[in-house]
Amino acid sequence: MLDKTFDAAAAEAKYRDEWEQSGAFACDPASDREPYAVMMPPPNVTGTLHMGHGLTFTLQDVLIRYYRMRQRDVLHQPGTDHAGIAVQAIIDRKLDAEGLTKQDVGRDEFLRRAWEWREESGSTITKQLRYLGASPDWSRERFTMDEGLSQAVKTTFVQLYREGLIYKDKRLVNWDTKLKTAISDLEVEQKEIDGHLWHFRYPIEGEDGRHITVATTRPETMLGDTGVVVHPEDPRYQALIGKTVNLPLVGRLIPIAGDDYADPETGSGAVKITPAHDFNDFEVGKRNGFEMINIFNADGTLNDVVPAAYQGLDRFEARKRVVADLDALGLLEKVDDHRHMVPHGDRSGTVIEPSLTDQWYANAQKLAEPAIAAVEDGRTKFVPENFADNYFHWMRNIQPWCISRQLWWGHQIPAWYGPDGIVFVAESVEEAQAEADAHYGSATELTQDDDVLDTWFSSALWPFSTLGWPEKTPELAKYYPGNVLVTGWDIIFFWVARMMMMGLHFMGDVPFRTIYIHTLVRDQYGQKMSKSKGNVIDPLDLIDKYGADALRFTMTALAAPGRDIKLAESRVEGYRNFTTKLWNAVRFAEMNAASVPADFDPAGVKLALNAWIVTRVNETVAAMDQALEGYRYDGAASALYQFIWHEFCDWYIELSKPLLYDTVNTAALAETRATMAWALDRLVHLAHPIMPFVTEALFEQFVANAAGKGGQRLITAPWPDAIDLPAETGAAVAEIDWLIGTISAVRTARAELNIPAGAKVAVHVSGASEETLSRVATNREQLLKLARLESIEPLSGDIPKGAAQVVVEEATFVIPLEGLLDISAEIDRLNKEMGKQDATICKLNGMLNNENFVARAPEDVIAKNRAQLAEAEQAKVGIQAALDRLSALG
RNA sequence: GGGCGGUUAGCUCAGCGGUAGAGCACCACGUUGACAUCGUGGUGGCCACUGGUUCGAUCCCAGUACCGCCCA
Repeated sequence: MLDKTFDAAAAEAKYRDEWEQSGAFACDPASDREPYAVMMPPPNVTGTLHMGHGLTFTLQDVLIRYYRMRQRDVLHQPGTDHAGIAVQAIIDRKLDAEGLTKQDVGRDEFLRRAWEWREESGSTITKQLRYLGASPDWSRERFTMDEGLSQAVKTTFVQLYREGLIYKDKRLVNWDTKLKTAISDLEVEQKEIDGHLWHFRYPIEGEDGRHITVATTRPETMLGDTGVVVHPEDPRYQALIGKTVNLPLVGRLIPIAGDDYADPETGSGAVKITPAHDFNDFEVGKRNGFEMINIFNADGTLNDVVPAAYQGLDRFEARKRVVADLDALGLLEKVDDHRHMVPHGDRSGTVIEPSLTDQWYANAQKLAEPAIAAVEDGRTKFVPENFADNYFHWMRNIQPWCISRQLWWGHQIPAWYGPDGIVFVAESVEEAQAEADAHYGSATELTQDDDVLDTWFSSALWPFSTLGWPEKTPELAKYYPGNVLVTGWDIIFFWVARMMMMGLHFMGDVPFRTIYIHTLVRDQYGQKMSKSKGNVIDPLDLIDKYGADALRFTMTALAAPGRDIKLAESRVEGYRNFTTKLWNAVRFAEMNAASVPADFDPAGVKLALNAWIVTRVNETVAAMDQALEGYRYDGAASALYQFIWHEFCDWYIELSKPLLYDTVNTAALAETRATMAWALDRLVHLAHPIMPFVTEALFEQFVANAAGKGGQRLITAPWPDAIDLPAETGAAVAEIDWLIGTISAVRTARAELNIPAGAKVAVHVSGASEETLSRVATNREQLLKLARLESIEPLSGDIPKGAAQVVVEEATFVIPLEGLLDISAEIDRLNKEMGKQDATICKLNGMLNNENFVARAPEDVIAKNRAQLAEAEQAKVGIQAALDRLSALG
């Protein structure tokens, strides 16, 4: 006997191990089944499960489990990325705690410690994914710094270098002074800051007392100024073009040039130019041939090209000093408050310093061309489609991708330098050495480039590097391209775009056919979850409290395309209740000995109720298939919820009770036990992709045996197919729809007339057709039980006075109340009914009397409206008759 | 400033040409032989606004207002 409620924690612990150990998660490259492949976006190895993971991995696992049940050869490829900056920061902190720096211990020891950390702590997130019920092929778990994936990085780097698509260049990069590395544009966050606009007077050389006023938000950069520009047509300054400024504090003579970049409307109209420390100034400087002077060290302190008084100062300290010193010289004209955007490192949070350094770049523009074309011609489709526009917009305006990082943890760049700085790029030091020796004509010592590659470089190879590339493996042949990538819009550029580029370049085909983009999980008020706001909901807490199935159902139900998900805990609670409901439905079946005989044919059931539920199962299968094939997770969840709760539990179980409790009519009893067990078997199959734990537990503890499938596991069981039903089923469905409508109508009348819930009333049927009388007879027990009736008989004689009258189609159900009837309440109730019918009739008449409507609307719409009108008019006649009888009474 | 999206019941959201839907919340009644993590019934909407297309618009088109997000 099933327990009274579902013990989620116990089932989760049991099945997540049993499934994995049974091999259910594993793909089978040798099978001839059609593959279904999904590459898991590798979580950061330092990560812990947050709600975004909860969403994305639930959605992936729903698809994975669905297609696994459809008997596809499923590969959900798991793994983690090495998170260069994050791991480096962790090891740095640990060293710091020991009073050491990485320079003290050296690169080898640093890497040893990083690997040690990864062995000890790197599996936190993958353990947590198991708690969520994710079912990837863990036996194929990969890490971006595995040997194989590292080889893939070397191979791609060398090939791209030889093709001229990777090159070294000196450009401005976003320099993180805290992490002391370059970062990509995407890792920079623009934040609006309340700052100031300082106006400085720069003396004109050789013209005593004349000066030009420039405005800046960053005074300290003036130490690196190498020019001033004004708009060429600005009458205030035209005469100054070609003259020279004597840069205060520094004493450098710098030119004044005319350039459109200066906006006469902004500030003073004259702009100081620091080409080595500002992206705009860099372009202006290049156009005007200004010098590029780097004034910062890697940590953001001033270097030794600035006057001695400022050397070694931190950039913010330097700002104060420069302002004070200029003020002291009488060169500070004014200071305005100024709100402006300041770039910050998304990892370090520190202000980014644009800096002129040597870095490696990938020619993203060239790589993007085939990636744009692949989405244009539909080889890869975005769902929802409009995300393709974001993708195009970004790809068409793509900048060179800075791929080098000044870190130790990561893939060290496979480039070696000779003593004269000549670079040899090769997959191994031996190969590079051979090239170098040939070049120099003698054995020459080489040093490898210190830098490593951006973590996203290796992640970009994930769809094929995880399958064994550059080897030509069977996995690669079978699972590339993948069917779908499921991910959030926030990494379309970081990752999706780059996988598209690399996949097309190295594999000659897109990495996946469909990109399903989901949104972000926010709190119930629509606020982004953040530690500082204190509104973070931990998915593991929710799993503890409500079970993984409830969390998964919530994520699935809320995953409507294109909308952010606002998560309220009450939703999770509601879906926990749903798992309990399902549990108890099976428990009811068990108590009533539901069981499918070997020769049971669901298409051959005799009782209308059983034919009805078979039909509804069929329809639910179709609804689920349609929803899941179209990535309408919300549709799949609501079809399931509606069916299980409001059809199977509310009606099928309730209507089945008289049949199950009647031990005389053994044929009906047997058929109902069989159909109930059959339907529950279908139903746990349908629910499994979304709610794997409760369904597997129910299957093992009751349903499998009841359905003659003992010993099988649901996770790998075949997904239900729709079955062909005979034509008579339509009549059975109409009968049960009528039965439900009649019971509901009586219940409504009872409630509105305040007939006590416990009171059983006698009912007489008046004006009923033969069909209705027959339906009443067939379903007598159901009507008595669910409408709480004492009896139901055809009316003999006149309708008694003081009776409530419930009109259903042509028939009136009369409830004699012998003076207990609140006549005015009954009149109100009937008038309300009448009002509804009148409104319908009025609206339908309006349409049907409109010549244009009748002439132009489709036939089926007209026919439907006519039928509805006839129905409403019939009901109105019944209601009017009932009202007449009551007013005769009054 | 450029681009994208949204505005439907108190809240969160489906619907996207043919009489307005769900879940939650709320109100009333109720322990009826699965379930109080429950049952029954009910209240609640000029589908943001203004025009247009159409026999018919929450749905399509144009504009307005407000709210998000991304990029400068």
